[in-house]
Amino acid sequence: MTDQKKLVLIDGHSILNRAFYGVPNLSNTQGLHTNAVYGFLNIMFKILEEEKPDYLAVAFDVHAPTFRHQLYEAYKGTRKAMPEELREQVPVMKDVLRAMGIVIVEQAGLEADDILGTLAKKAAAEGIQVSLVSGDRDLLQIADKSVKIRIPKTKQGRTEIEDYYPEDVERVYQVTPAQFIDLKALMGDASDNIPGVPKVGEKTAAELMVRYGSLENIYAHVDEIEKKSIRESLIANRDLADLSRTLATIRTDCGIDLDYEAARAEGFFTQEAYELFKRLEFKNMLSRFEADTAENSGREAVEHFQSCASLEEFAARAEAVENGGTVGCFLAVEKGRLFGAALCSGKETYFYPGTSQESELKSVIRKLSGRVTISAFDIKKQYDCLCQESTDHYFDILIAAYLLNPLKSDYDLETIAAEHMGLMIPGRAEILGKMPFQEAAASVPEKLAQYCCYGAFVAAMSYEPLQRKLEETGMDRLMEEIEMPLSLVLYDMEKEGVKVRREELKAYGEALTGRIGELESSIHEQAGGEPFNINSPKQLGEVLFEKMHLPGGKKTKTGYSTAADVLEKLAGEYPIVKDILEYRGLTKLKSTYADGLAVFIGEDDRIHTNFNQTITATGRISSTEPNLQNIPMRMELGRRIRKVFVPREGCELMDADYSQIELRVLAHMSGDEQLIEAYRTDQDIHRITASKVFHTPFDQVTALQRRNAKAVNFGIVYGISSFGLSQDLSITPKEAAEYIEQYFATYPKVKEFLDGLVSSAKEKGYAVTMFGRRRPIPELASSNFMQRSFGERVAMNSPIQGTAADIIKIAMIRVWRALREAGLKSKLILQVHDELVIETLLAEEEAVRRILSDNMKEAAQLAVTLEVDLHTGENWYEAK
DNA sequence: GTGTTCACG
DNA sequence: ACGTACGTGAACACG
Repeated sequence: MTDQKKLVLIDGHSILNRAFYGVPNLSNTQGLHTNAVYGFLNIMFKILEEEKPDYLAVAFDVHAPTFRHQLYEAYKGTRKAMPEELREQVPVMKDVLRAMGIVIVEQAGLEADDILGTLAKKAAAEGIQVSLVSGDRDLLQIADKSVKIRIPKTKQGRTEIEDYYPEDVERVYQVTPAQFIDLKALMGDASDNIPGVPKVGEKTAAELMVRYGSLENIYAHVDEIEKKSIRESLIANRDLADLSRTLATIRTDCGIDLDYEAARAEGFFTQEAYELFKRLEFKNMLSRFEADTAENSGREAVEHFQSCASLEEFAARAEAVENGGTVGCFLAVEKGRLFGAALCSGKETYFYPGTSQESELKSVIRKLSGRVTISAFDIKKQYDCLCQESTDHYFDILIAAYLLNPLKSDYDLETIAAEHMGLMIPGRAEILGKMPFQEAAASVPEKLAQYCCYGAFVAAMSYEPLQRKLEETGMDRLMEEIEMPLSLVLYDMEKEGVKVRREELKAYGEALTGRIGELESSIHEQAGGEPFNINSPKQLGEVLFEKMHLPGGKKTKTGYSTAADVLEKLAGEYPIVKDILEYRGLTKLKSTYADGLAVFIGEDDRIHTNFNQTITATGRISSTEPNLQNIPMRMELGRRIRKVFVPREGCELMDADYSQIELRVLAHMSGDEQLIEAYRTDQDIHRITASKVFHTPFDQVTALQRRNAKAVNFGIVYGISSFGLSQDLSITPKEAAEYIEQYFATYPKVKEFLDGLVSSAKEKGYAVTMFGRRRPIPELASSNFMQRSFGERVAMNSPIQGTAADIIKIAMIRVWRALREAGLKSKLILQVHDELVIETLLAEEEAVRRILSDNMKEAAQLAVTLEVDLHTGENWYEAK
């Protein structure tokens, strides 16, 4: 064992640049881009963990042009500009490093490469092991037996690091690190602004170097080079080669020194860095600070939580909360059972286990309702134990966090605590691991108590900041009047479920199996007899496009596209493709629907889906386990699955859906008289649009014209682009652009409105619905055309889709309340974005029809009426 | 875990 | 020059 010291040197700009392009689309709630800083830190932490170095320093270029820049600019004029999103992160990155006490080395007139080269050579000379981290292969010339070059690659979110010692450089490039300079000079490097010799690429450069060993020697023997074009280019560009060599050479004699004492790799997790990480919202990095920060004031209230010895004690504490106050409440509900309850008044947090006296515990909690405001996390899971009279004094911090930023994928307790309270707490995974509540209650009750208390504490303490932020963003009424009441409606719908005929579903699946088998053999036979997995896009692509040489080359990154739209073009000519499409359709029905749904049928013969209120970016509801919002409809065979969804005994299904709610919302929000008038006549909107757009009398509109008009109507709602429309209609983008132009000429205010949505969203950073729901659109600030265009389409679509979502949510709440207030037993059971399903008692049919239809139509007062199509039936197929 | 495909609105 | 329509969730293959 030696006590050889280790030094890690990081090429600041290069790694930041790598991280910027490797980490997509990350910004904090203030709209500051953070992806590069985040990616940099990830790479740095990974290396620190791997190497555990004694010293660490990061080198940056300074803005002043250096000698080599000037050389280059003389050659080509100007350097490539850094995107604004990256530029703004450079000072942030430096702040983070400073806050972590990491030495930044930079000096006017020196490039980072030269600093790194110099420091690495010096350290190596002093017997220090050096790891030089850069995204730039230029540094490979510095590689040495004690200088390892490390090049990180971000692949699909994971960071892999390639390490280069001299022998690795030789293996990969067939040249020594010293020869690497000449290699670079020959082949050039676009990313590093080294021109190289024209016509000499990676291959030629390597060959020449292997043969002659150096640039100088190549020119000494330039006449021997067989390839005429290469020989002439070399001769003609001798100056360029020399310039490139100068550009490619990293200096190792800059006379710059590293202060090793300051560069000690320790004490990174300072208070200051913690604050900065919080501001940047690097939540999963905050855990690194845990041991180091004793901050977190106010934690005592939860860390000294009390497990009550008796239910009486728990009840007494609950009763002591004064009227009109707020309590945080966390109920460990699982499979309809309560395993523990924690309450937090702000001053104290207390817990009582639920297993022994579950119902008594519930009644203690219920007594709080109406008397105090109950703040909870994911209240829908807790309604079992709460009074369901009204949601007026309930506040769900999960929903609030979602409204404030609907783009995030999860909103766990610890994230809300970090983001809205500036508090670090351990999460469920840390306290309970993967243990269910039931198991925790039995085996580690103190940990369950701890977790519940954290939950109650966060619910209590985040209430005020969340409520304040909702008021500041004008979403407090959306929260109180729509989302909170809706959470109770969704709870009730989930609890009710929908009845499914198990046997019929099974029979349906078995009917599919026979035909699937036939198709499978047929396809394999047509493909030459070799069996292969038709469901593997990879294998299928190889069989169709390589083995059978069907036309229609590559499309996806991983290989051939075998998507339906590609195959459909071939189906007419190749019977195998037709069979594949049928096979795909049938296996989809079988696995996702026939078999997939069966596992969710409960002992009550009903499916209880999960309606999620905090998933979508636009405000829609989503459905999972199983998804009942994508049951087949468009094709007859798939549609038949709906026959297994039935009402309970003595009931029928009543289904009502809005007629073109999004286009009606568009008509209202844009105020376009033509579009509004079109809806006043209450006729086929696509036909009217076709008539107006194509200047054709209403009753002479052709089927094609109507189809095109319909596609444009859809396109408008999605945030129209000529490219997208052309794809949909299989026409040229030019033709599509003409349709769009005609459409806007017909409905001029629609264009004004959509343009206004984009400019407003660009200015504000978010899109907003009629009811004040916001969706941030960070992509609008992107300098990348693709991302920005996406942002523009989102800016057009979100207010329309979101307003429609708001409206049906209002309808759901009103329908649900009206049923309850009328004392009816019929129940709302499903929502499919523009459609509601009620399991209706036969005796209540007329009353329910009235309630459903009226409340849906009157959910919002728009410039056009909201129309509803309503049907009843003995199953969902018939009712729709 | 990610990518592809396809079901719905 | 870029290369997509908007919003979801589930199954499957594959590394």
